[in-house]
Amino acid sequence: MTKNIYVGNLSWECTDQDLRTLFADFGDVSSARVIEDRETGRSRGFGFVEMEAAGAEQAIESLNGSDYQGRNLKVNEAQPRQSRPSRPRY
DNA sequence: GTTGAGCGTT
Repeated sequence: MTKNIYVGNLSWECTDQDLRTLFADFGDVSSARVIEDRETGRSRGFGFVEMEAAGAEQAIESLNGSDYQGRNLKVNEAQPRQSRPSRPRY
């Protein structure tokens, strides 16, 4: 069983590998990705991590509100992306 | 700087 985790307020220098390493300390990480603007190629300052549920809960409790790379992390269970319009194409 | 993106297919 895995849980999808939202990680916000990241440093723009933060990478998917940084996230993976951070969360891997609490359990087995299935996937980790830092979201960046696909049109500009610059960071959006947040990311997602998918990992086992037990580790995810511990990671959320431990990492939420903690300091990382000079920023105060926001960690929560992620919302389904279908709930929000993401790609308007004109 | 706050809830993705992939897409002749999950």
